[in-house]
Amino acid sequence: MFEPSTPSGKPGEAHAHIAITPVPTAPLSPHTIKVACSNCNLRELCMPLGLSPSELEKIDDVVASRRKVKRGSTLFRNGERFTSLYAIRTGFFKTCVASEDGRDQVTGFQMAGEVIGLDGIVNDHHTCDAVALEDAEVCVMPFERIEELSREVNALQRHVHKIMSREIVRENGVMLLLGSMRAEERLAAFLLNLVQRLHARGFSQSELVLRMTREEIGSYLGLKLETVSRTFSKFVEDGIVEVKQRHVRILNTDALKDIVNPKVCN
Amino acid sequence: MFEPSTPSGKPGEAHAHIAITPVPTAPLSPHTIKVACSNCNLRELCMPLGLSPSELEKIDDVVASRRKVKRGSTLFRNGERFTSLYAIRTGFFKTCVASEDGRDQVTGFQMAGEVIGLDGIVNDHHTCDAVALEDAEVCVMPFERIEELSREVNALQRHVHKIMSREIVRENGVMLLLGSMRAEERLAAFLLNLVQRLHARGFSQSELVLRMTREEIGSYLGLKLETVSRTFSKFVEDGIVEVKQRHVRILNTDALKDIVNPKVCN
DNA sequence: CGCCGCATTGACGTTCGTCAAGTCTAGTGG
DNA sequence: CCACTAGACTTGACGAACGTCAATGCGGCG
Repeated sequence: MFEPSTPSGKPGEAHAHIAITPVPTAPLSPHTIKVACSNCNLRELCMPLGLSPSELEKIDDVVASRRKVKRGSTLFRNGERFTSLYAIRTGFFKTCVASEDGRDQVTGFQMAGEVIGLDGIVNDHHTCDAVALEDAEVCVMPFERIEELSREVNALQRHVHKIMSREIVRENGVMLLLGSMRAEERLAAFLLNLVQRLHARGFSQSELVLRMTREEIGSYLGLKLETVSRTFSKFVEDGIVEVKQRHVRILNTDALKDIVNPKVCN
Repeated sequence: MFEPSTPSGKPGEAHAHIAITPVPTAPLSPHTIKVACSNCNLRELCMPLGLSPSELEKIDDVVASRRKVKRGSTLFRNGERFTSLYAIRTGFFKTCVASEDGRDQVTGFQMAGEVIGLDGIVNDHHTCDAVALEDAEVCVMPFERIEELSREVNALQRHVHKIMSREIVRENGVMLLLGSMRAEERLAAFLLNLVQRLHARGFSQSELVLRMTREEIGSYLGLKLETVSRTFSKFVEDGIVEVKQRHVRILNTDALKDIVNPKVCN
């Protein structure tokens, strides 16, 4: 489909790191650098394909700046005013919502090339938190500019619609998972989804490093951290995966798929 | 906020019916009639507010036709080609996704003024079924036209974005519910949500008729139908609601709210 | 009037949550 | 370089919540 430029090459020794080694030069303005999409290697992921050169030039204006987010800190928070969407350049995020009485729920994990902040459009305020699970950098795309440009560039308009629709469909899938699957099925589906997205970014099909804790996985999957841990152990016993803390190697992808979608017979 | 024109009036005797009595005249073309938004009483719900007269005129072109959907039949199905969004005029729908092995999950219940079909945009094909739970009528809005018009009418563009964002936020809420709430909390949240949306359409704050079976409620809430039934019975015992089959009267809204969001102290 | 789908209720089983103890690892500072 | 510590993870025992299975009741529609 498309050629990954940065990663790939030597899997095994180098684990699936999304983070690019941080540039040591200190930015003058706090966390903002000026750049362009047209020669960004993630363009295929966050921007529409098949643009004409003139359109490509316009598209560059979508990104107002970049912003670095340190591990553990938030890109935006529930209640904050919504101004921009963010395309992830490097790093890994979680988004989570909270109920009034303090419970919270991880609603997604996002990686390079994915866009976050869509929740803020309805009410001009964000309704969830976006937290960096490792040092990250995002492209800040003021939504006003996106709307403006997508009136001129049809492909961009279409693209924005698709991104939002994709998020809706993804959440439908999570609802299916939360509503009707058992612990093993949930974790299997989770691993397959993660590794598939990483693979699309040039990483291994069988090896991954979890950027989140068991508790965060559990929150996403509607399970307690102990259940996540036990289920990992079960998979290890069954020879389906190897797990060493956050390093996971999938030994039998078919078995995982079979857990998610049990075939009754044939 | 806005004046409901059709319902309201005499609650109690007339239960919360969304359906308008069907027009007896048989349509010539199968289920399609030609109409305009500009004088539709649901405009405030599915269209942007504060349009200029000239914009209003343009907006009328968004709706290509209307379509009647009989109770139990589908408006669209998983796998079908996506062409249009649908604004519900009358009736009540459920949307549901299915996993390959046959399990299915209700992802939402939609009523008059709400828009369905957003899932189809990403892949040009629908990824869920939309089933009418009572005889219904929808406005067919070809997505190409929507995109075209929203390039000209900024308010429409913004509106489309908001509708999609709203759906994302709604699903975030459902994920919180499915991931972290217990049966009573889920059902309480469900009832409050339904009655609130009905109230916004001019119906009673305390009385409603469920258009769906216990099984469908259960699917939506990630519970089995027996659990839904038992939880209803529990609420009745506690004097929080009256239930007679699908007729529900809420006796103590605060108690329901308290179940959803337990206050520890003060 | 009788049938069928939907709903209720009870008894029992399974899965997952809770609580608690103990282990491992990465990061820190001496 | 190593010991120490805090946070993350694992594992076990037990219990609660919900699912499963089955019997029965009810109401709407033909």
